[in-house]
Amino acid sequence: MSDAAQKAYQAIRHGILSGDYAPGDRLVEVDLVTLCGVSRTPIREALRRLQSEGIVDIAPNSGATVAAWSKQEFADLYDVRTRLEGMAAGLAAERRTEHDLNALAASVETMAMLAERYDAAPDHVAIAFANSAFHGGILEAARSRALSLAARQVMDAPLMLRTFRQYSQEKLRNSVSQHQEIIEAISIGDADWARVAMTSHIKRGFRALVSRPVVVPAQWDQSKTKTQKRGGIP
Amino acid sequence: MSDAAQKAYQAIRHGILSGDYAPGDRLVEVDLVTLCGVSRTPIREALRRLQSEGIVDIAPNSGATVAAWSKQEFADLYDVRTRLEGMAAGLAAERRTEHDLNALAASVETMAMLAERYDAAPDHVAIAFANSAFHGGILEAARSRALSLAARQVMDAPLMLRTFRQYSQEKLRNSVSQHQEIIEAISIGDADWARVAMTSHIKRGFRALVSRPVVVPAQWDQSKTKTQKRGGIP
DNA sequence: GCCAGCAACATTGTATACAACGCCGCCAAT
DNA sequence: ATTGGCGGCGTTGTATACAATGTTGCTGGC
Repeated sequence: MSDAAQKAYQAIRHGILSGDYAPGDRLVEVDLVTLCGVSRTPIREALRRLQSEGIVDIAPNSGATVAAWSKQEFADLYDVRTRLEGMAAGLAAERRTEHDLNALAASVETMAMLAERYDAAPDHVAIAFANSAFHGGILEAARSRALSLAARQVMDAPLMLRTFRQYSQEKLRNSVSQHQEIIEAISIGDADWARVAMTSHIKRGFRALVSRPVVVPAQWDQSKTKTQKRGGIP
Repeated sequence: MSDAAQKAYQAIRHGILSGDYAPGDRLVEVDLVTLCGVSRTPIREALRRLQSEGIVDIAPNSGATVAAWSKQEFADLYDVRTRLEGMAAGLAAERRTEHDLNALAASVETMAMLAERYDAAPDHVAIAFANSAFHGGILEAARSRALSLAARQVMDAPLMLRTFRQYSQEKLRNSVSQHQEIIEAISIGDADWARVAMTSHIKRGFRALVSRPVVVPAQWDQSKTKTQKRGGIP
């Protein structure tokens, strides 16, 4: 993607991940024009991409909305994610280059720093991005085109829950430590260790998600899903 | 996708799957206008979608080409595909409805008919489509949004090899029989059986692919990949 | 003769204008 | 009061014109 489309993609994605747009909200193309500063054409392209990443729903002739995943759908997603990222970690252990290892180390250090600063100045968005960088780095190190295509579809949707917003410093430190374990497994080329460490890491994340009933977002309650009006006279 | 975009998508996809466009060939947007009968806008949309399905490569500011998968990349793809479709079959066994079973049965019957007619009038394209319908039906019966998103990225690329073109009637019949086994497992709700039957089915397909060295397509030989000229004066 | 720089062109990327679609609310007929 | 059709409007879908980009082949200096 190039320039304007990229700009639109990032702006919309940021708007959703930061919570400016809530699940179910309509994403009207002309409104996004003012938000992104580009015309409708690249915005449409960005929306299609976000759709394929599970962050946006598009209904033909009816427009885009922020995707609303049910609890069950999220559970299924984590199942898929566990397998795919487990595979990725295993492959990465066999195929990674020095360059990959450096990139992974960098993302973990960033996250460690953010974790230490957490009580003073928590930056949830930066944490989410560093986390994305780590998981994306594993995927890249795996050097499998198919795996990249498939995994990308399930890696971003969980970010919509803004999990990190409810993390404690301790949980963050744990997460960093798990990342370090995975990197170590990959760096010594132990595919099996890498796979199970990653699997465990993701399962932990999911568990943290569902074991906090107070945080269960509104959109998980399907009955309350707001059906927004559109068109007509105000 | 709607109307024109859909039309463009199908036309381009058909052009690639039928062999009119070979891996590595450039897909110039204005040329596709005459092929599809729609303007560039929906064509661009179709190309992006085909990219996400692994059938087309898009380089920014440089255009689209028919994707060329290396032997290794294909092996990786089948690995991913095996896991995802295995999962899908397992889930389908637990979640399928009567309607799903009917649709699956229909696709298998179509394929069986095509297999019987094979020696008289082999219709490779129809076979490929019936096969796609079967695998897509399993995915739908699994009712997992994430699985659908992820699996769709790896299901179509193998069609580019036009495997069925080299199938014998016997192999086709075998394939049909495997499909029937999978349906039976799903219909009685045996998730484990469904999973392993599907896994085995796909692995067989891959084996059939790589054990025929004579068929190894030109694009697997990376050194020979033609770098087409573009622009300039003829 | 060879390489760097330049200019023209093919092609993609973006903006915008126009067409098509579907929803909503009103109104009339039952 | 309910329901069916109808018109208007918001929004998406498509076409096309224009801008930007990169590649190609030429040209001039060394």
